[in-house]
Amino acid sequence: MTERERDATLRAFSGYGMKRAFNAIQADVNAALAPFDLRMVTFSALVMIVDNPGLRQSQLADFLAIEPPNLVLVIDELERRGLIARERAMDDRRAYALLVTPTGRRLHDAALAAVKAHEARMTAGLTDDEHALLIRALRRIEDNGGIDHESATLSGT
Amino acid sequence: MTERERDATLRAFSGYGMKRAFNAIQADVNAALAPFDLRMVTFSALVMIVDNPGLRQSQLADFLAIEPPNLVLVIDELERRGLIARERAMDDRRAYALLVTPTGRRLHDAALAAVKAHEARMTAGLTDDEHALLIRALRRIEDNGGIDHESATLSGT
DNA sequence: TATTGTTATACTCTATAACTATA
DNA sequence: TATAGTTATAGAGTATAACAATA
Repeated sequence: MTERERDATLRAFSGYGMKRAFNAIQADVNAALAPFDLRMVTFSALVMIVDNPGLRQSQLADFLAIEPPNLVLVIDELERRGLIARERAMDDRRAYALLVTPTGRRLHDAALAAVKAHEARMTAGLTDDEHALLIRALRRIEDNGGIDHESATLSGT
Repeated sequence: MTERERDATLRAFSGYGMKRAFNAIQADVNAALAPFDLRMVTFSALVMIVDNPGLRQSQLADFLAIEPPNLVLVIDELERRGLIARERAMDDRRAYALLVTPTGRRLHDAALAAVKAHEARMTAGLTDDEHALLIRALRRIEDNGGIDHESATLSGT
């Protein structure tokens, strides 16, 4: 008969497998982004700015789920390298509208292709349907977080 | 028509969804483990020791994918609380055999039940088949990591 | 000479409090 | 008074180098 894996109990929990899978993903994507001098967070910010011209830092911090003080350093780095520009918003002079530069867009296009290749590497062996289900399952878990299930049940009566 | 999500590009990458899902899981499991004064890593170590009596610290470090110096503090904490014991291995007096105490086993049983409830909460809305596929997909991604695909292809010719 | 566990330490990521300039 | 962005800082989590005891 087949031997039980020594971590079989923990393997039943999605958090255990997710931590290990995420470690593998992070190592691979950071290697894929190294030629562009990008990390996961700087890449994510660059993609969000390309897809949403004029985005505010506070909105970006919300989307990437990082604290505003930590985002400042990320934006500083992208701006210093001439990949994005901070432009004062016309309607609210406290805020910045974030915009990609031509240089930033070229780096974005190349890095996005590299990350797509990374995604294909990491999900090799999964069918398209299985990949789609994985993405949906992760989203479901994210949405299930932060819910007070007990009071939800009680108020739902 | 439906509006495109602002992070639609990033949502296509499993790493993006996984980071967000894992953040939700970590927050929920830490809340579930707080009554037992356990964290994710101390819980995982306790489960591994219960399931594998006599496990060595070096083996546990390999399984949990944490560096030996960092594991020392985890084991110190569990031992100080009387949940596990370090016993010198008879065949190798450099090594410790890790064993759970009766107190540790009782805490393990209660915490394991709490984490099972946490898993059910976080994966609510997924069918059993979808949950099983999620676990398998995460394992596949973990296994796809750390492989030099180019040389694998070349040596495979 | 190599390995187990340990100490010390550094580096990254993340979180919070307090400040500025605008609103 | 509240908000956008910033500064400074503290706390986790994670990584490496070097050591003592044993193999």
